[in-house]
Amino acid sequence: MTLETVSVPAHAPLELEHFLPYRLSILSNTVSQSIADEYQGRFQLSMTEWRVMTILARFPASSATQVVERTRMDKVAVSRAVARLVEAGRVDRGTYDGDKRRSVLQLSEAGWAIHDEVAPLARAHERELLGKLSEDEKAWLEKILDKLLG
Amino acid sequence: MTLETVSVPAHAPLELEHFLPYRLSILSNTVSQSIADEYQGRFQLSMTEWRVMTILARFPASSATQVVERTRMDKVAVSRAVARLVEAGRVDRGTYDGDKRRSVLQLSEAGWAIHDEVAPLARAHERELLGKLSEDEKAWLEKILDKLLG
DNA sequence: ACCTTATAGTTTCACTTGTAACCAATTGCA
DNA sequence: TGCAATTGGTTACAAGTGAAACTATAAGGT
Repeated sequence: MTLETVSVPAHAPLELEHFLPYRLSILSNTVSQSIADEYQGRFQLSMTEWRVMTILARFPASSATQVVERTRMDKVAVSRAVARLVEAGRVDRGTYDGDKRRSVLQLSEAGWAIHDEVAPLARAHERELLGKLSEDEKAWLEKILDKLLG
Repeated sequence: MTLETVSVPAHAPLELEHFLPYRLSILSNTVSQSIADEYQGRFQLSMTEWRVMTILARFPASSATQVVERTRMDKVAVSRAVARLVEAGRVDRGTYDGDKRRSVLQLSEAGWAIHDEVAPLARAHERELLGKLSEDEKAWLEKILDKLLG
């Protein structure tokens, strides 16, 4: 063994394509974007707005803060999304009796109409994605996500 | 059955917390952000820049286009990340002989130094995440991601 | 009651991002 | 050879984003 062969520490480059956080990021972006592409053009609806709408569909009369908690989105992002939705007549904003700071948000008639068109479309995308997996794999994925999101 | 109980189509709200695209998005953002938080403050390094660096570590002398292909990132994003990296003296940019449009990108000494600090840190995060899973689950996750990304 | 602190939500500002237009070098082919 | 189409990469502009400051209301303690 010669002296030169020793002592140069090898760099150990990350293999992005096998790096879990990276793969998750690619997958997530691809999936969310492909859904968003459908409703953005058709309904002038951003992903943030859509997420707010899904929360208001499930939990009607939520306050903005509750939407933030349930979407894990930024407070400012929610505020702006709500403003645009109200502006567009898709969400009605009221004030909570007993705390005038608090808003009471509801999907309007028009909001529900859009919701009822977009929701099946989103579900179809999910089904398509899950269609790539066997029953076993779907079950494992469920369990794995539960643990990771724990 | 009375007339009223018929014909009002129930809204079927998406349950975000069981909706795969949404869960992937939360997981991915949480994970990537927690890694990024560490190197952003410490090295003034954005996630895009870090991704470019990992590619240049694995495939030295790549062109910008090759980086784009390998990261699946946007062409403009890469261009800007590279510009900042060059500016900061972390990447050396040369020109390809035989096609003067094409760049030849390499980590500089300083770039390697940062790489060698950040890479283990990123790996540690990945290990921590995977630590939540059993051996079985890890194996399934691998396979599932292969299929979904395939 | 008074004053401090906390909470709901919005606005501002600086920065990032994506789309489209762009420039320059290269290729294809009439 | 000459000129349209392609490719590598950057720039410009508009839209989106987050951190911090701000307004208004409410709660808590003295």
